[in-house]
Formats: sequence, C-alpha cells, structure tokens
Amino acid sequence: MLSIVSQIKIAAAQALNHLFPEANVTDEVITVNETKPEFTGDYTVVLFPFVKSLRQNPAVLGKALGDYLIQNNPIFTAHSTVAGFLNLTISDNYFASFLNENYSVKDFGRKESNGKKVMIEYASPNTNKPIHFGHLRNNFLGWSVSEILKASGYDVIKANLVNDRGIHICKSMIAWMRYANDATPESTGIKGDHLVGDYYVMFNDVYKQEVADLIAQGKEKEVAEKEASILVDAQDLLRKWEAGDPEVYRLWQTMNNWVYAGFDVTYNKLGVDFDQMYYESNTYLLGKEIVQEGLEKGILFKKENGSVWIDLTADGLDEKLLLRADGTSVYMTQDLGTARLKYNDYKMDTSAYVIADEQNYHMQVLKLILQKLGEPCAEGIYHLSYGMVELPSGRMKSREGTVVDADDMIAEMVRLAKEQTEEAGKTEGFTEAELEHLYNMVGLGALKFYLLRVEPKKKMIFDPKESIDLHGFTATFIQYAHARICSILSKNDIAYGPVSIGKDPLLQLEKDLLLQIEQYPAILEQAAKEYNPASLCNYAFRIAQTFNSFYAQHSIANAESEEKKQLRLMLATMTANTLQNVMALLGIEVPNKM
RNA sequence: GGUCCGGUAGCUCAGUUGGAUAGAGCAUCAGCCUUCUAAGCUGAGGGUCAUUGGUUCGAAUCCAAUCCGGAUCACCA
Repeated sequence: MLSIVSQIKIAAAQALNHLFPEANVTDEVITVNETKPEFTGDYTVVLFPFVKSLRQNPAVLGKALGDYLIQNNPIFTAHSTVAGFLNLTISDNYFASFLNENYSVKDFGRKESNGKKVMIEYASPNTNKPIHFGHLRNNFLGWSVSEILKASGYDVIKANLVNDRGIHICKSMIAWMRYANDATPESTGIKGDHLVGDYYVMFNDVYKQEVADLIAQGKEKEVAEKEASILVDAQDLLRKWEAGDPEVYRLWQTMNNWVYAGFDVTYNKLGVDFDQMYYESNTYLLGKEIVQEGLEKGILFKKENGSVWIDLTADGLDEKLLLRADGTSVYMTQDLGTARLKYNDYKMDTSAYVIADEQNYHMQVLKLILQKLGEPCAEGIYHLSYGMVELPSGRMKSREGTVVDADDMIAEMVRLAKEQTEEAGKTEGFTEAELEHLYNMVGLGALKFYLLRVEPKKKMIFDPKESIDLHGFTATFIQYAHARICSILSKNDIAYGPVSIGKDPLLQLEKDLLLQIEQYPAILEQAAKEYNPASLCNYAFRIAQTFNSFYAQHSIANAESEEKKQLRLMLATMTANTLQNVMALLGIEVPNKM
C-alpha cells in the first residue's frame, strides 16, 4: 500500500496533467507537507511552482485541482486553498480501512527483502582496556543502524574488527609480567577486561615514573621517553610476538581471552551482538599483498628508504604512507587488507564503518586508495561518522583518569532507575525478577535513547544529570505510554471484525495519531537511507506525545459508543505495536506495565 | 595554513527535495488526579536561525565571503 503522501503526489500530478495538458509534471516535483494546525486539512500541496509555470491564479488553480482530486479519488473529502497552499482533508473511511487492515499486523512497516547486502562494522575495540563510555555511542549506533537496515529489507552482517595486536596490548602484557604475580581474573575476581586494563594503566604510571627518574639522572626528556625500560621491554615483546615467540604468543592469547570474556559480559548487558568477528592479528598481513600489487601496477611508489606511498595530491589530499621503510604495515595497510577480506567473504553492496569523526580523513583516504587500486570493495565503502561524546568537563582522556567505564555506567543507570521507580512508589504488583527487568529496561533505555536521539554526526555532551532524567524527550516517556496502552488492552478486548466510522467522525487527536502511524514506513525508509536512528527517536516520542494527549482528553474504555471503543482499541493496539517496533530498532525494550 | 564538520530559545536538540506566523524537551511560572497508570496532561513567557551579501514568488534550508568552536593533515592506531 502506498503512503498517503505518495498517493497525493501521484494523484496531484495526474490531475494537473489532465487539467492542464501543457503542464507535464511528474509526482516527484509535487511538494506535500503536513498541514499546519491553524488551517483545516491534513496534507498540503504547495501550488506556487505551478502558479508560475501554468500562469494561473493560485485560488483558481487550487480550486480546480482540489475539485478534481475530490471527484476522482475517494481518499480526499475536502479542500481549501489559502495563499497558494491547497489543504486536503483525508477521508475518515480511508483511516478506518487502514486500521482494519493493519492493526493486527505485528511488524507493520517492516519491508520485504530487497536483495541488498550490507555489512556494518562497529564496536571494534582495542584489547588493552575495558569498553568505556565513549564506545557506547558507537555500539548503540552500529547495532541500531543494523536493525534499521534489516527492517528495511537489507541482509545485514554485523561485524566487529578487534584490534588485538600491537604495542598497546604489549604494554599491558609487560606490566602484567612485571607486577601481577600471575594474577588472573579467577584468582582476583576481577573481570578480565578490567584486569588487563588495570595493567595498561599501571604501564603508564610506571613509564611516567621511569621517565622522570631518567630525567633526574640528567637525561634529555626525549631520550628518557625512548629509553624507559618498561617501554623498551614492551617493544621487545612486540618484536617477539611478530617473530612468533611461543611463550609471548601464549601470554598474548591468554590475556586477550580474559578480555574477550569480559567484553562478552558487557556486550550482553548492552544488548549488542555480532555475526562476524575479524581480528587484526589475522588481517594485518593481507594489506601487504595489496600494496605489492599496487606497486606492480604502478599506482604506488617506493621512496629511497624503501617506504611505500601513494600520491593523492591530485585529489587535493597528501601523500600517504602505506608501508614503513622496515617493511612493517601501518594502520592503513591493515585496513586495505581487511576491506578486501570482508568483500571476499560476503560480496556486500555496502560496507559501512561506524567510526568517530576524528577518522574522517583516514576513511576518505581508505576509500580513495581502494578505488585507485581497482578493488571491487571500494565503491561500497561508507563511513558512518559520528561525533565524539564529551563530558561537561571536556573530552575524556584515558591517561588522565577521566574515563567513565561502560560497566559502571550501566550499573549506575539501572540503580537510578530503581531509585526513581521506588521514589515514585511504582513497585507494587511486581515480583522481584520483574522489577529487576523493569529497572534494566528503564535504566538502559534511558542511556541508549540519550545517546541515539542526537543526529550521529553531531558531537554531543554527556550530562549525567540530564541523562538520568526520566521525563520529557526520553525512552521512559515512550515506555510509559506503551505501558498505559497495555494496561487498557489487558482490560478491554477488541471484538474482532472491521470497524467503520458511522455517525462519529474521527476526532482531531484520533486522526493525528493515525496520520503519524501511517507515516511509519516512510519514516523507517528515511532512517535507513540516512543511517540515522535519531529520526526514529523523534518519531517515537511524537507518537507517544500524541497518544498521551489523546489519553488525557478521551476515554478508550468508556468511549462515546461501542463502535468508537472498538476503533480506539484498534488504534491503541497499533500505537503500542508501532512504539514497540520503533524502540526495538533502537535496542530499547518497552514494558507492559511500569 | 589546507581539508572536513558544526553554530537554531537560558540549556539540550528537531526542522524532509527551499514553502504558511521557526518547533520539542529541560529549566521558570500558572493550572489539572471521585473517570482507562500524574514517569502524565493543559497553558504562559522565552528567537537578529553566528554575521553580511546573493539567488528566488518564497531561505534556518541553496551560493559566496566573514566570525566563532571542533576534528584532521605522523614511518601512531
């Protein structure tokens, strides 16, 4: 079924072509808006473009078009033209049949498969420290966008590229070797990712101290920073790792496994999941092959010291290093290899990377290089860039201890949800398990919504005070509307069978709600096109708002007539379904009571 | 300096391919629980859409310049 807006565009174009054979318009050029509340009508066709081209008076044109539409299309019942705007009223009967057809469709708005395949890479942690607050926006965005695309008919692969090798993990390893006395997550009771992260922090403390000591002994600062023994040892570990030293390799595996076990717990709590894991330790060598091929094709060049570069100055960029003089690979080299590997695995149409905007340049260069190399994966690469999350005090810095740990953050949000639920005296009639589930839905929902409600590319400030607010533009507000509906539906059954409008025309708020719900497929399509969960946050909030207004002014259980009651129960059912569906795409559960 | 992104109410943000008098939430103030859940509803105040110029019947939206903030331009990842 076409959306109302699409139907209006098609009908208006057809009407104009019929009334004015010289018009020759297509439906794409018709502008349709929601009618402003101060005017009568539901949707508005903007007439100005045709006033000029058809040399018609707006009032005359509006009347001719409006009359024609009403005569030829039962969806319209009334029209009026105000200053070049043709306001159209949609038939109540159209909405009644819309309700009858869709109210029991649980997955209303979900699209059939379109045969396109998309990979979304997100999360992509380093294995030297736990997931912190800054990663949350990435995780929620990546997961939500994946679900949005799935609901829009795409075949989605959620991928996670783990940065499991390199100097950073060697730093944790050397600190552990020196100071841990064989401490394990089991022996200490500390979550694996936190344990490894603690030693990463310890590395930095020790390193700082060693540098200070060396400077005190009279060394230059720069020399001291290179000669500090713990750094030298870490670099030595990295060389041994690359040489395949079995002992180093074993410790590396052990510590990474501790981290993965910890990550799994956190991912589970966050409600995110992955279809495909990639590890840089498996892919970092692949890039070198591509670089070799690029050299042979003459697209890359070698400098005197043996380093390999690509010249992007013709594209307004710089020269970019792809291989160090010593032959080791850099970040870009690995990404070239991973891009090809992913494509060989899945042959996806689009390969999206959820990565912070500080890497905009890197991603631009990555795509450009792959294009120049003629890699088939190049065209599909899409950088879903998002702004960094900052605290009111400024940007988080792991070395300055201003990082907020993700596990702590979740626990705190759930605790606050509990506190506020208890304060509101809303705990009666729940079992302990139900309450725990509720606190989780509310606390985690608040966090997700807070991070998803802002357009991805905008940077945002995380204000703890604001994030725990459960009023206004929040997940809680929407969850509450859903719970209210469920409460009504549990006490009032729908007598199955189609409803009709009968003597009682739709009230404005009933119609507002129907208009909004009818737009869901279009809203979803837009969110998928833009990779933007924020538009769904706004949409869900708007529906909940409209429902709450309706709820405050009109009764469902005690409606004016039995027919009205049926219609409202169906409308409430669709509202609840839509809220649940939208929130599910954001990764947020909605309770049946709260 | 080059490139990219942002600037809308006191604060946090919406604002479709340009359309009517620029909208929400928070905060502030005033109301609303004998009716389906008040985590709610109704109302009020609050704006030089950074600035200037241009395009157009019409600009927060498009173009140009300027100002402010941020990111990036490593043989780091």
